[in-house]
Amino acid sequence: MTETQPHLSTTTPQQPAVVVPDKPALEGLEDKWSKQWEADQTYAFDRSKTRADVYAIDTPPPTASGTLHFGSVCSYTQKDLIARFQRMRGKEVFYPIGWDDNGLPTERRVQNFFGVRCVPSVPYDADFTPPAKPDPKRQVPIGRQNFIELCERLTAEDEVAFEALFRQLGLSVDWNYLYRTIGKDCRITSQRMFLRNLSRDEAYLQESPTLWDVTFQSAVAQAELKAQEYPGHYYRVGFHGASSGSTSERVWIETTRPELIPAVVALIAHPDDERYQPLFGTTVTSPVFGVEIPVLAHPLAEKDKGAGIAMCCTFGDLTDVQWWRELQLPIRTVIQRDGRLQRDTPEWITGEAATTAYAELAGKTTFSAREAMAGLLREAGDLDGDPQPTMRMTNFYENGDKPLEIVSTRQWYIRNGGRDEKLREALVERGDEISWTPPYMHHRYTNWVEGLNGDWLISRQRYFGVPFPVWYPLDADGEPLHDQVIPAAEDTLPIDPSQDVPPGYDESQRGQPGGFVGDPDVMDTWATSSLTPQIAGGWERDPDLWSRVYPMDLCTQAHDIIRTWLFSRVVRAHFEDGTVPWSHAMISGFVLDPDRKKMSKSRGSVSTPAALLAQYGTDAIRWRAASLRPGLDSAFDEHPLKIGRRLAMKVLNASKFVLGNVGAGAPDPSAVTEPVDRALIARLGDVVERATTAFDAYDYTTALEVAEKFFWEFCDDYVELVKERAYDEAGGAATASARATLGLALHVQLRLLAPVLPYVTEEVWSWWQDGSIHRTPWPEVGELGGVVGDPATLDAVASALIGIRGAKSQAKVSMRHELSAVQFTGPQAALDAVRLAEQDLLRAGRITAAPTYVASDDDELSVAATVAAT
RNA sequence: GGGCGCAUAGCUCAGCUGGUAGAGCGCCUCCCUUACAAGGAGGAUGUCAGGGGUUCGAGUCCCUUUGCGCCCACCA
Repeated sequence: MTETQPHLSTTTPQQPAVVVPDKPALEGLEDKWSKQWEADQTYAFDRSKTRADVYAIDTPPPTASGTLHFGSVCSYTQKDLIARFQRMRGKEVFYPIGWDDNGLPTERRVQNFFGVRCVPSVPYDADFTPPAKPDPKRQVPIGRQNFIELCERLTAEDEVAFEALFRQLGLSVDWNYLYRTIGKDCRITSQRMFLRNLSRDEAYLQESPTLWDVTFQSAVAQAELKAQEYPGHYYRVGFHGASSGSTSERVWIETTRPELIPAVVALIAHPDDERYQPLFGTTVTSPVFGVEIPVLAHPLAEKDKGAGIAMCCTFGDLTDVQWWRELQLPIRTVIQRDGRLQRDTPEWITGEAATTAYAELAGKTTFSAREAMAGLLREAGDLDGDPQPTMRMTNFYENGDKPLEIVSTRQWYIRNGGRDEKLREALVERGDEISWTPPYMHHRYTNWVEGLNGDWLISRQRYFGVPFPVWYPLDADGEPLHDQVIPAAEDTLPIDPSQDVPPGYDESQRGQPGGFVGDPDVMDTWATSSLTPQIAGGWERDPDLWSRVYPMDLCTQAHDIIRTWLFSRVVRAHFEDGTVPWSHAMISGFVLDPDRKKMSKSRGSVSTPAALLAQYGTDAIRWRAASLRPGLDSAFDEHPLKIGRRLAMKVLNASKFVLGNVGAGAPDPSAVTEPVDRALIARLGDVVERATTAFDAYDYTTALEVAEKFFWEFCDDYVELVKERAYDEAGGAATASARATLGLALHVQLRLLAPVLPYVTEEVWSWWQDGSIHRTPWPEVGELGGVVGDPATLDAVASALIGIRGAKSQAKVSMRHELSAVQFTGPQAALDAVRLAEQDLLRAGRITAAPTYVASDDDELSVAATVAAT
């Protein structure tokens, strides 16, 4: 259907022809417009703009190996609302995105998907093909290079699917800047920043007790811990008073981990604990093994916990680590990296009986060793009573299901204030420089930083990640000299120390005495993703781009990764640039299961985003996302998606009506002459102001609410009221006023809704305007041409119209039914307002006789009407 | 144990600097009106968690109790 604009006046600006479809539909809009936006490069970043004109956004790179759930969809949409608003406000928005594809999640997915596991000692097989049917019980061991190739292959496939989903979501990111955290640029950036940190002593290598996941056989950082309840038993165990040599004097302790008795280095009680004061400074011997250990005092021991005296083992928990460090105890390690007790009898366990006893534990898992140890204790008479069941809080790796062990290993750390009060304070202050939405999320940052108790452990004993760009010289015995790190030169990056050769050496010296060896570890994913501003912004790679986008404006993410992603980026920027990486942080909430539990994929109750997008359409999903306030968790509910869809549909239908049927005029304020029309435009001005203020304050929820409420009133009341006048070809200026108002109001409203509903607003825009609505300026009050009207007029007229409809509804007649008499009763001001719109009301209400007006003291206008006889 | 947040209509929530309680959904009734029946119109619905205080006036400010949630600490 094609219509040309009616000619309104000679001053009306020329407009393109209006082309409105007969039956507008949501289906197909996503496909149509995402292709168009790509073809037109609608969201491409114009890098000729300088920093002041740029609005730069740092977006979390999703793990492409994972499944995207509905909460992430909402969270990404919320960032996009801000991006679209800022773009329309005239900022050149720098909005890149990337995939976080290195690291453990990918490795795990590859293991399960292909049925393989990485065993570095297996040689490379160029012809390797993964098993046709992966058997999770019998994973095929493959070499590191084969494993990495499978990781590359699978992430590439996953990312294609992810990109399609993100494009369908209508995110206005610039896909030209897409990065992958395992990609070359990311590896260079990550290695370069590590080398900078190393050169400034912000990164260091240290052997120390480390939280260790026995399943993944890798170190784990403090930020990746989760505390969980874990069932166990209290074992009451007797230590023997050694000084007297008598077996009758025993010190009873309670422990949940008797298998660590071979690793015991001291018994510790509180200095004020009178029960144990006489023992301080004496020694006891451990049951079964007879190892002599001191009894010491330390304030961290609690009198009322267990027996009030604890055994300190290296290492059972973090308290042990502290005691070990502060009391300068020896290390007696028995737990190996695979979580089993070491096979060889430890050197401090001597004597035939002790050695024989230890053999019962050797090579066993902690669980089995615990059982065995309980048996040994019982035989020795050093176990008092039956073990008492208990639930204890234990640290787990956030992706693991076995309790973490503490193993002494050599690891790379980046200083984060956990061991340096000055640095900690400086980083807390960085948090103060950021403005937070919602503001209380600032506390989480501060609490986390203030509670740090160690530096940031960044090395992982894994394979698919960014390698450390360093080597170590080997001494004459072939042992690495870890204190003589050989760093790579920045201009040689990226490097893989297992393939590349350090300066001054050649490949033949690899692994040879007097030669060199590469660092075997990779960096944790966070060590790379903590550099997303640098990666996306072209730090040291594209200084011109960097100068235009950094420091960035906005960081957006959910509250769970304040302690990891947000904090780690602050650390990196603090060291390198002495600044915060962005000025504002907008923190989104979670979408929980309908029963308010954390959404879990395993439960299968969660509809996939792809299915929801297909069923309701992107705009409906986005509407839902826009109604969720920053920081607040919400329960998943499918119903609001229907409401969102209805709004999207309404935009299409109302626009079709206004543009196609009624024949809205050009958005020309000077043609708006009728009082009701002027009242509408005046109110619209208020709406524009409020929506803009809200959006400027990152309050997209209020911005939407304000615009949406106006839109429904516009449709239900204003359009209904004036459509007869607008139809009236003989109406002259009154008709022109209605048409101009409809056009102007639609022109503004589409733009107010554009950030939330990018597809329908773009569709409607294309019916009558040139170019993309998303590159059109955000509405301003100024463009309403200084139309002065009294919004109260609109309220009075609307309540008159609602009264008329109410009368018909009560009389149970159709809205088309005629009224033979109408009386308006109410305050004089309202009556005056209604009179101004009398002709509109008569026509809209199908009132056949002139109404009567009765002034009263009532607060509100009421309507009495007589239904015409049929 | 420390920190933060929440508690308003059956449900989900809005109520900014204190001035006689709001929206959407759901519910009830009606209407197939030529933009829209995956619509539209109309209607009912509340001791604002409990207790105290400040005030002419408190959902809003202060104190307190209770309940819920999140983050951190708690591993003998």
